[in-house]
Parts: sequence; structure tokens; C-alpha cells
Amino acid sequence: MSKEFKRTLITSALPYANGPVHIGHLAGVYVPADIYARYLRLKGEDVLFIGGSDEHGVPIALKAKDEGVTPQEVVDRYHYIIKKSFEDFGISFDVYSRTSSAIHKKTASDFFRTLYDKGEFVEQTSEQYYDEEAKQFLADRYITGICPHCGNERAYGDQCEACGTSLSPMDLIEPKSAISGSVPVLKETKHWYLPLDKHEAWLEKWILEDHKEWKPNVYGQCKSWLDMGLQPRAVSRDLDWGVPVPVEGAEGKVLYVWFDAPIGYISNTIEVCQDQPEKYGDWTKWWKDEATKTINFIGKDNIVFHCIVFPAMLKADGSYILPENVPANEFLNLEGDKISTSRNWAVWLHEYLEDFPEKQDVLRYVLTANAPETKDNDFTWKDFQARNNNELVAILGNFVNRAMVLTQKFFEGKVPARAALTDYDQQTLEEFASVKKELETNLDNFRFRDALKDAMNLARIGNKYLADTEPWKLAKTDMERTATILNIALQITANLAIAFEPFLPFSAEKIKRLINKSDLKWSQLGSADLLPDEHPLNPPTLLFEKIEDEAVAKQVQKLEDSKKANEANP
RNA sequence: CGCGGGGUGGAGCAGUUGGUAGCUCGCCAGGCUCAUAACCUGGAGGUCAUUGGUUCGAGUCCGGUCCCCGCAACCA
Repeated sequence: MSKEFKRTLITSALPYANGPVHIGHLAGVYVPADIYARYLRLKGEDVLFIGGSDEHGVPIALKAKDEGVTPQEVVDRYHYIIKKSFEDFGISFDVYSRTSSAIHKKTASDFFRTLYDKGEFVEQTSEQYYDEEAKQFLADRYITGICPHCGNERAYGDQCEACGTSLSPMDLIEPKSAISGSVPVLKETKHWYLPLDKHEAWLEKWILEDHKEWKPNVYGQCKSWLDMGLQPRAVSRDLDWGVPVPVEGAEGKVLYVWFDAPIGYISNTIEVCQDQPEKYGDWTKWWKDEATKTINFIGKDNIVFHCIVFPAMLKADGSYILPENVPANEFLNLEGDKISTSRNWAVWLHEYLEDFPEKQDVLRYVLTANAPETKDNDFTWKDFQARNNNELVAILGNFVNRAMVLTQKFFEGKVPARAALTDYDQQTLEEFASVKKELETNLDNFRFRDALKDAMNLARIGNKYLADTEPWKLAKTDMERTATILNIALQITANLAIAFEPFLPFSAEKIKRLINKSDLKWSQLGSADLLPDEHPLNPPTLLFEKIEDEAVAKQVQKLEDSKKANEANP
């Protein structure tokens, strides 16, 4: 924490390209990562924010087979939807690429080969179920049969959902391939394993001793794994979709997506550095220089891969630095139920952007204010509406509008000069100046929910200041005092543009347009001299608008419909 | 009895090294009227999942039970 860093590499978990992005992804990973990236950039720091689609793996291969198209067609479809929706939503990636790119294939392949040549893998042959009809090996998940414990006929090769017993595929009675329905046969296959057990010692020190500041969910999960003892982990799969294992005699085998995907962070870095070398420099400085601080934003489902497996891969190579922190969020539920791509129980980003044009910040606000930082949270449309109407409109938008309209009314839209300040003025200025430190502490420690609350407090301070000083009354008797009050209110408004920039970039931009001031920096936050006397403002317009019941009802109806559709054909 | 995180007023969350519960929204009342019936002030509302124990005193420590989520067992 106290180390001096020259630059920050921010990664966000690669969304799996078998569907579009939904609010769960956003709340868990992309919104917090984007807030952090924008915050650091605003502070003038050197930042590289990486994203990209994760496009390999069995589910995509199967989906392609189902639809009778190639896997590439499947990932093309979702990759572009995802990329576009992130752009429109204002997730400020420096690069958003994909793991089916040529650069990635080479990077991942080379990475494997380096470890292979160094002798960092162990080879092992085992027997696995093979589907002769579909001509592929079956993951446990893709084998069904009768549960030996409770007789459930639809038990999976890894677990029986009915009685909860953990199973291995060999336990199943009358095993069947979930892909073709045929009876699988056992067949020998060879794979490469990363011996995590060999990395246990340094991982223990690195995490348990050197990173006690990691979030409880992250630290606890890692500790439990380390306490149990690590096992070698396969890094290859029998599949025809992915990065081929670059070893002689490995035909028909590809890198396991979990080996492949995090390397995507590296290949995307290489890609952006090759495209814009003058801006980003050489890629190695982002991955191999101790002065770089790496932060991996992820969801709680892949803590182990980012804290143990990927670091072990990097260490096995030997030339890479390790992440400084891995802030993992919990999950977001939707109207009381788990978000599910297959059940279409989700709010899809690309649909939201169509249904609520120009309202990116509303969703960003709601997902941040209700972010699942310490436990699973629930997203409801009612809450979405309430937060927009009662917080964004009523507190933030309203304050800015009040300051703007009053200035328009009494001073022809020009910032009036301050006269002597009263004690109460001083007190107000000190109060909002002190917000900066708190805000920074919260952002630095990935407490974005609290940080957003701090920013919101600035607007509250503003509203209270106007209510207490009543400039609309004073305008009848004391113009000088009115001028002072409005000057302060406008300075607070300018501060809002800075404080909200990481959270609500579109609205911050709007505020800047209103106050006719674009060159605001984070370091100026807390200052009461952002707008000079007589500075002309633009005519007042509204920052946010109310969301009516009908708009929300329509969304709820949409969800009801997919629920009914699910019940109709389960 | 696999492991981890969580279970605090109607909703969402804080609660640092133990000292009779805080915040935002909602609700009720009052004030104000510049503002998107928005804003400001005050109030009601909680046996801190449950159950034992340690302690002068526990949401905060220890044990049991229940519930939710995640991870694991070659899903990603």
C-alpha cells in the first residue's frame, strides 16, 4: 500500500462471449473498474484500462453446434454487441479486444511454450468419458445419469441437484452424454498440469502475509484454498475450439479457457501498445516493471483463478509482476432471483441503452449506490426509479438547477462576485472542502458505494446552504449578500462536476457545459475559486429527468414475460 | 459435519481494538417556495438470523443450529 508506483494497470474480468452483458456484470466488475480508472486519470496518473471478450471454451463450442454455425460466428455476434454496449455506456477501456484475435493466439501460445520449455508443467494421462457420436471428450458437467444415492434420473457428472451429493462421472448409473444422448465410453487422454502445489509456499506468504488488506471475501477464499493444500491443475482440454497446445503430438487439444483467458489481459495490452506506442509505450512496462500497480477487478466467482492460478502462471514464467489487489464483488440479484443468461432473467445492457437513451448515468448511479461490495444485493426496478427520482433528480439535479436558475434570475447568468463571508459561509466551505479527503480514501480502497455517498453529500451541503441562507428572499433587500451566496452555490456546483466525474461521466460533462468550464482537475476539488467573477454561464437545463411509473412497469412486464416463457418450456 | 463470504428498523447498507445501535431511501409532522410537488428541520420504527457461553457489560469474542450466495469435485 505504501509502495510508490509510477502507473496503474487496471483489468476487468473478460466477459464470456456466449451472451450479451447484463447489469450483474456491470455492478460486479465494469462500473467499479471504470470509476477507478476515471478517478486515476482525473488525478493525472498514468493508467491503462484493459477489457476484452473471452471467446473460447466448451459452452461456446456447444452453442455453435446447436445453432449449426461456427464458434467464430457465435463469438462475433456477442463480441460486437458487448463492445458496442460498453462504449455507449461509457466504460472507458483503453482497449477492448478478444481472445480469438491473432495477437492473443500467439501470446497465449508463447506463454504456454515458455512454461513448457522451462519444465513448469507435468504431463499426465487419465481415462475420461468420450462421446463417440459427438466425437469429443465430456466434461463432468456434460454427463447425465441416475444418481446412485437418490435415484434422480437427471443427475450431472459432478453433482446431483436433487440430493446435493457430490459425484464423479464414474458414479453415475447409466451415464449419457448430455450433448448427443449417446452412451459415453472411457478413453485415455493426455493433459498438461500446472503443479500449483509447487507454488504454495510463496503464494502463502504473498497473500496471507503481504496482502492482509485484500477484501475479506477474497482473502478468506484464498486462505481456505491454501490451508487445504493446492493440487496440480490441468491447463489443456480436448476440444477443437481454442488456442492449440503448441507441443508436438498435441493435436486436438487446446489451452483450457482458464489458462487462456487471463493471458488475454496481456495480449490486449500488447495490442494497444502496438497500435499506439507513443501513448502507451512498450507493453512490458505494464507487466514486467515493479513500478506498475496492477489491479484486477473481478466477480466473486473467479477469485481463485485470479489470486492463485494466474499469479502462479505469471510466477512460473518468472518475468512478470503480480497484482497489487484483486477487488472482487459479490453478486447482484434481479427482483429477488438470481440473474441467469439461459433463463433470460437479466437486464441486458444493450437493451437498457435502447430503452433508456441518454440515461447511462442513472444505471451507473444505481449500480454503484447498490453495489454488491460486501454481500449479494438485489436490483429492483422500483429501487431504480426511486434512486433516480429521489436522489439524482431531487438532490443532485435539483441543486444544480437551483443554483443555475437563481443566478440567471438575479445576475443575468454571470457568476456574481463574493463580498465578505459570514461564519456560516466559512463553515460551509470548510465542510465541502473536507469531502475530498474522504472521497479519496474511499476510492483508493475500492469502497465505491461510500465514495458515491460522499460525492452526493456535496449536493446535500449545497441544498442545505441555499435553504438556510434563502437568497431568493435576500434578493429583495440585499443584493450584495445574495451575490455572495450564489457565488458559493456555483463554486459548489463546479465541485460537483469534479467529484462526480468518475461515477457519472455524462452528467459531469453536462454540468461543465452548464457552468461553461471544461478544464477542471481532481486536484481542484474542494476549492472555492473555480469560477472567476463575471464568468458567463450557459442557460440552465435539467441534468436528470423523472422516470415515470409506466417506463418501469414496462421493464417489470418484460421480466414477467420471460418468467412465463420459462414456465411454458422449462 | 469440504471451504469461503453474508444474514442489523419497510428497502439498501455502516458499525474500528466489546460499553445499552448509525447512514441513505421510504413513512409521518412541521418549515420554505428559488427549484423537476423538488429542498430544509424534526419524529415514529430494530429483542442486531437463532440458541447457549465468556464478561460488570457483546451486533462486536467463543460453541451449536437455521437460511442465502460463491468456490471445490477437469462449467466458465
